[in-house]
Amino acid sequence: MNLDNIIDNIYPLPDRSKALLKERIYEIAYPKATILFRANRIASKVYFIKKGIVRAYANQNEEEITFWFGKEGDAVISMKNYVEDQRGYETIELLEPCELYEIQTEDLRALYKNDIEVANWGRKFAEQELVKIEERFISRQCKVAVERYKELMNNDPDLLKRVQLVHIASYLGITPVSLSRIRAEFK
Amino acid sequence: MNLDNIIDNIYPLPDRSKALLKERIYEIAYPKATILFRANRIASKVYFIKKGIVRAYANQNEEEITFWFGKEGDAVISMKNYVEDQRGYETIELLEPCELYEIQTEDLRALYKNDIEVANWGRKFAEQELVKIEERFISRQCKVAVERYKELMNNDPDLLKRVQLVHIASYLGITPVSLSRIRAEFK
DNA sequence: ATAAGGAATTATCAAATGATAAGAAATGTC
DNA sequence: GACATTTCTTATCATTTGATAATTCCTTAT
Repeated sequence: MNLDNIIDNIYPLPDRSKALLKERIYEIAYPKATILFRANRIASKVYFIKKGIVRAYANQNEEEITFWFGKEGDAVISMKNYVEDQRGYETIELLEPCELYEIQTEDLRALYKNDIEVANWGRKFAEQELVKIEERFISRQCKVAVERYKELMNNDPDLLKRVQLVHIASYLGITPVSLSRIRAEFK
Repeated sequence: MNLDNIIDNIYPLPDRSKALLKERIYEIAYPKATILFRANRIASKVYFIKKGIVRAYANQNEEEITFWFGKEGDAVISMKNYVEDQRGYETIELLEPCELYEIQTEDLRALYKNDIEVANWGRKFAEQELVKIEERFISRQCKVAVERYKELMNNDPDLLKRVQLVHIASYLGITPVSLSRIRAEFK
């Protein structure tokens, strides 16, 4: 996923503002299983995924609960870090070797302060992430695991192929055994 | 909850920008049971709660699933509306007679375009809402109903007193009967 | 090609939750 | 204050889900 597309999909920037932003963004590649963010640590970077797939999980009672998958075009970010300079609860792990776009949070903040276009880009960025998580939240709250599995099958069949069943099960809030039972019904 | 506090808690604005914003905000009161937003409708307003308590619910299989409570100081907003001009999935109902601060989405957007301070205020607003919903999401994903009930007891005991058990149960994702059983254990 | 290790499925049983209904408590109304 | 209505609790039973373990399937390395 191309950097210009990622930026423009959030909010189309005039050339000058876009140049300011792109000046601060670097490309970087990491191998599978790299940890991008670690729970309870301060991090100061924001990533966008050019290529690859990642998962975010939280530790709860000795268990890893997966609550998000990111793939091409998605932003990888520890919100508590980014927004409040506080320690995040999530660990983010690469499930495949990944190519990423990286920017320092402080660079982003400096741009927000000085360029109204970038400030509005940052606003749209937060707003879009907000809508995304709200949709996941509603789905989590209103639908049972089977329904959410079907939803995933429709919206992102690719993901089901690229990600291990344990993680999908955790994401759906059920055990891998339960997910297997659900799958067995659709044959 | 005072309007100045609400605004400043999001992001302290210089006087001039703050005046621009406040110029567009009106106070209004509604009786209990008023519907502020209706699912699948376009709305074009944003509210902040001065006094009172509200709930947001989505309709799922003939059932109302409560997924949010708002009280003094909280923003009442249909995100899909506000962000994307799309129909929201939520209905928002006043559980008490409420006093509200109201602003038109289009007025807010005009300010974002023209004032970098207000643009950054809007960014912080979205970011803070994002962190709030992320916390609820993680709690929903990682904790079972009992734990989340305890969490609610600690963080917002007031809410438990002001809101009916059916709604709390729905919010926790269990039946009222189940919630009663949970309550009975803490006596 | 085959062996070894990891991942997914299936089976069995125990535990937790839901549905339904009936009773107790609280709230509102006249 | 007493009745009616709503809300909450308790009880019983059926269903669903989880835990554990055994088996099958798939991937990878040599």
